Amino acid sequence: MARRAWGEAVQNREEQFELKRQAVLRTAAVMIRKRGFERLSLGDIADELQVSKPTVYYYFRNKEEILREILQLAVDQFLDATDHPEDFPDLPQLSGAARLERFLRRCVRILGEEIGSCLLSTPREVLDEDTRRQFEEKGHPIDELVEGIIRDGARDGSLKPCDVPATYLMIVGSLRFIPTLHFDQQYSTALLADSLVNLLMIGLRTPTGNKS
Amino acid sequence: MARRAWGEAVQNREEQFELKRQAVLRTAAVMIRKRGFERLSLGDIADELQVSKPTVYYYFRNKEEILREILQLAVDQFLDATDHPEDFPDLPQLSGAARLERFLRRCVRILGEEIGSCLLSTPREVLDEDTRRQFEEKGHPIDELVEGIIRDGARDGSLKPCDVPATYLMIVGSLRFIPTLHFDQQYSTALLADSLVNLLMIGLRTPTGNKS
Amino acid sequence: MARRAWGEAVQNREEQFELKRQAVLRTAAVMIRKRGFERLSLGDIADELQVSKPTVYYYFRNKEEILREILQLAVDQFLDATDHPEDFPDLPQLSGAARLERFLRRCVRILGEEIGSCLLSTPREVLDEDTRRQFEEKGHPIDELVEGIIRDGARDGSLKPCDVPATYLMIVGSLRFIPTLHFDQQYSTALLADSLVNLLMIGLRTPTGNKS
Amino acid sequence: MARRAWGEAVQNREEQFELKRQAVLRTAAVMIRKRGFERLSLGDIADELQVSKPTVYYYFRNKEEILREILQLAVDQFLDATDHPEDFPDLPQLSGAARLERFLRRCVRILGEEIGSCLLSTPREVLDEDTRRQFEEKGHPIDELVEGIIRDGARDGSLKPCDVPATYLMIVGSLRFIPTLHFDQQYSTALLADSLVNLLMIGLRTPTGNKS
DNA sequence: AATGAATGAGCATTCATTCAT
DNA sequence: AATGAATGAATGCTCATTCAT
Repeated sequence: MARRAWGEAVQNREEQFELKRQAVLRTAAVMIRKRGFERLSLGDIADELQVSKPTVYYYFRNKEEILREILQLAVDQFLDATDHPEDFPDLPQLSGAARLERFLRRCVRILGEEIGSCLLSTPREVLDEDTRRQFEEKGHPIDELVEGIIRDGARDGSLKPCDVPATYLMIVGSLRFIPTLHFDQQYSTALLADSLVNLLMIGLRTPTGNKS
Repeated sequence: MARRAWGEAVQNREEQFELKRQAVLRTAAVMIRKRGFERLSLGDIADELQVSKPTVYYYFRNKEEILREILQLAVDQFLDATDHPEDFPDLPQLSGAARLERFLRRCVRILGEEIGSCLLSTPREVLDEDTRRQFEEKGHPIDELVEGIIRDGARDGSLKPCDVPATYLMIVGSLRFIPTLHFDQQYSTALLADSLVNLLMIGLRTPTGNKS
Repeated sequence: MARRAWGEAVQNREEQFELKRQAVLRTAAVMIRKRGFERLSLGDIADELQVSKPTVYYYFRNKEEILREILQLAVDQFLDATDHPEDFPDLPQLSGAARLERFLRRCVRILGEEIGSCLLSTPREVLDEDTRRQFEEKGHPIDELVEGIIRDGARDGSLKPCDVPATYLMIVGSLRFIPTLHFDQQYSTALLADSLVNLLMIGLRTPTGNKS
Repeated sequence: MARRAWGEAVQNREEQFELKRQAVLRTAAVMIRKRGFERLSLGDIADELQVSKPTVYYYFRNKEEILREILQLAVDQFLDATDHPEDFPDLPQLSGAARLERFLRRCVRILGEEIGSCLLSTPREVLDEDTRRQFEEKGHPIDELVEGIIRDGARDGSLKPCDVPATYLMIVGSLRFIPTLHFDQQYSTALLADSLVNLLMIGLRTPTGNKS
């Protein structure tokens, strides 16, 4: 590492650049959560940050790039095994059920953060052709991860057999309102995670409820 | 009923008017499903129907009216006890579990129809003040219905106790991709309904899976 | 004259046609007075008459024709020597002053009638090229009449000498709000005519007022 | 004052901004004079200025704002006692007659300027609710000023008694074609002012003319 | 004689984006 | 590094007008 004048006290250009970039992403993420993807306008981001519109363009090529990077950040965080390893799901030694529960808890946690709140909420129709393909060619790593988990769970007997793609999308859907519940209705992520795990892993019906 | 020349073979003006109106609604609903609410443009609807933009305005006062009618149609269909009574959920004599299952099956069925596919996908921010209030003053009848069902189920012992608002939103979320699964991935509504009921009522974990 | 079945009791086709035409013109004139020329919409006329828009087109080629005819009717009435001869101004045997007074009283009277209220209120910019030229080639008969009157008055010593075109337009301008005063503020045409004649013929200043 | 590079020779940004804003207002005012208020289209303004439509929106929030500012500028100029004090009418020490004459001369002068030509020509229906109320709550200061003048003149004996509201509207009307006379027919404002004062203060009829 | 249906042209407005500075 | 200025493209909507019936 090169020594720096003033040590760590003063940010250098690259650091400032990166911080400003992140400020844009954070602001955009908050507005997406609050008003939805299509309602996001570059002008509003600029206003919120108190800079001009072209300034945003200094840091990002276009609106798409902002969206893409937010998604990428969220996905990267999800896939980063060193981030909150206690709910990192991609561990072969765990049963499918255990991994699925980790997936759910990890999602709830990340969806309760600013950038992360966009993790799953993005309608893919929003992205333009190229971006979408980029995400889908890789098969959206999370898709494959979870579908693998469900399959493994069926194989190892910890999960019931089910139609994998359909079940996967139902699970993803059930996460839709987590950001709303957390940010707008003040639910703690802990409570939300427990509720969700109960709902999806154990179901709602009581043994008695079976008969009716 | 007055007899008509040509019997039923030829549509009269009112019928044609109504059919064209419905064609607009259907086209709009399909575009909403495919591209999202905000991406819906009157020009695109007109193009798709191969008419001019003002023609659409001949049948609807404005864009809002189209959205409102689609939503109203979907909600009305849902609430119409005579439509597919076998999955109508608002029957007090049934247990909460049975009613919840009916709710799920009914939603899946309706979300698999053209207009109905918009039943739950509408971000309420899309509607203007008046329309939104109109929907929310009634408390969005479906919200109240389902929250009531969950509460009743807990009371009658057929459903596990749970946080009602959070669970409700998770259930609604889980329906999010039903239209996609049905229309784009060709799932039958029967299969989807079964999968969903299994997932939400019985859960995914096997008894064995518990231990891990 | 051909004898008619049913005598005069029943209107024949031509009479009905003409009556309906006049109803359109009257309705249009009222709306022009109330909302101004440019705000006049064929749809509103049709609504007011409780007929459809194309029906209006059955009686008039286009919007221009309606405007043109209203103006023509008003001008014709003004120029018709048999209509209220007591204020008909185009009588060579009268002094210029007398004729000018008649002009003012006649204008006030006509501007207090439904069709006539449009006599002078029409901004000529409203008419399209052709119509305007048609009106202006003839030099707008009223223009010429009044300018002649003012000139004659100067010659015969009954009116002060003045710049004729400018004075003419100031006089015409002073009539601008007569319809408003009559219809909206309930002034009688008699009072308005007296006020106007006093103002324009005698002026506002008192002999005393001269000194200040 | 800070000194500027290049002195006064080169406009800085704020000056250019303000000049462009005024160019829009001036262009709009000219088009209003020539074609009337309702015919004013933002596209035409843009074309005339050889810029694009959104550019106009860079300088004004919307069409209303343009209209409002034109009116406000004209009214403000009229009410500014330091602007051409020789015809400023609101001076209590003057007789009503003197003040009325000043009012007329001031109007003629202002109506002969580009922006000022809209001073009295505005149909108030053009403005939206808020703007209109803003203008009318203050009672349209000019209305009140002139009505007060006429009343004062009657009281101090310099003006003949008359119906104030009617006379006021006739006076305002008589100003209607001043812009036309000045801009299209090349009348000097001096001549127009004299003609108008003669007409309204002294009247047209000669003493001789009385008898006829 | 009258109308339902349809449309071309136009308008106010917004937004992502670019360019010169 | 940042911004003022500018714009192309699109959007919702209105209106005069036409055509087939």
